[in-house]
Amino acid sequence: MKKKRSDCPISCSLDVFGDKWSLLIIRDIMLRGKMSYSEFLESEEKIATNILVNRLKVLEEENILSKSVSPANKSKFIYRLTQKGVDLLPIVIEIMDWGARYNENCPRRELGKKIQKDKIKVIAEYLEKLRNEVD
Amino acid sequence: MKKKRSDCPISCSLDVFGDKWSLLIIRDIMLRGKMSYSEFLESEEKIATNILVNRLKVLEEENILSKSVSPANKSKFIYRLTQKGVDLLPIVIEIMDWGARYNENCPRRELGKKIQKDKIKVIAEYLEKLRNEVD
DNA sequence: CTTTGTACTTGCAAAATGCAATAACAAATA
DNA sequence: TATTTGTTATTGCATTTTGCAAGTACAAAG
Repeated sequence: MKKKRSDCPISCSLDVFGDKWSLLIIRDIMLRGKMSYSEFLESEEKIATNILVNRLKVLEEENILSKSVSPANKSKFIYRLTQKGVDLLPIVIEIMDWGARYNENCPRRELGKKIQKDKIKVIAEYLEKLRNEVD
Repeated sequence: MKKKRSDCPISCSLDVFGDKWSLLIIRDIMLRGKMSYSEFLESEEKIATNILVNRLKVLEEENILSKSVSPANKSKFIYRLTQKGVDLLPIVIEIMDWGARYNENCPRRELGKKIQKDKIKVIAEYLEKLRNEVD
């Protein structure tokens, strides 16, 4: 872990995932059920391979993701959220809510509206889904 | 505004404030009542002047901050949150909550515990405080 | 024993950041 | 008027991070 800029909890958090890519990987695992390197590469934002490797490494070091060998394919790794990673869900949901509110052309506007109507329920639903997958 | 990587609301949001500094400026205004360039410079994370100028400019362009001349000092500018900026409060609170939960030595642990006990109330309190200041 | 899929590495150019010095300009002071 | 102070912003340059293209390593499948 690189040195912290301060002990402020917001600053500490941004030291870990304050970049343009980390939370997109989290999103892929959390909301889209992705689990592997190649699935992350497919996402529409087109992350570069060196950045992806680096972010997966940092997120694993920070104990936000766990990495294990796929039972189905021994040359494949599976990335899962730890509890610390699952706890990022409210942040991701709030960011999605804000983004949906202030962006036209958002393909997930329905989910955005659902969130605005009952955020706590949406979070609870995803948490339930994730509960069985946590490492 | 730079080009968006995708129409995903999370990606769009990160295009705007997905860096290590923007949300710290928002924090200073939102939670610490700071309003001016020199106050932002004083924060413990020690943002560089060129980064600060650039982030204030971007946040103003994105209509998250408004910039006006100080009535008390005509050579001073005052930065305030717009409604779009105030709407970032839940994100900031969730990030603070997560950061406080997973970091020792956090000087605002009391606030962290208060958030965990009654997040909605904390958000409502800050919203009330900010309501009168919005531009 | 060649092909495919998966994860990762390398090299290089471009962009962002960190740091130090300095400028522009209004207000306050001498 | 001249000088100093406070505030905001700019510039130059070194360092770091990112984007992009190509290539490597290695296990599984055919």
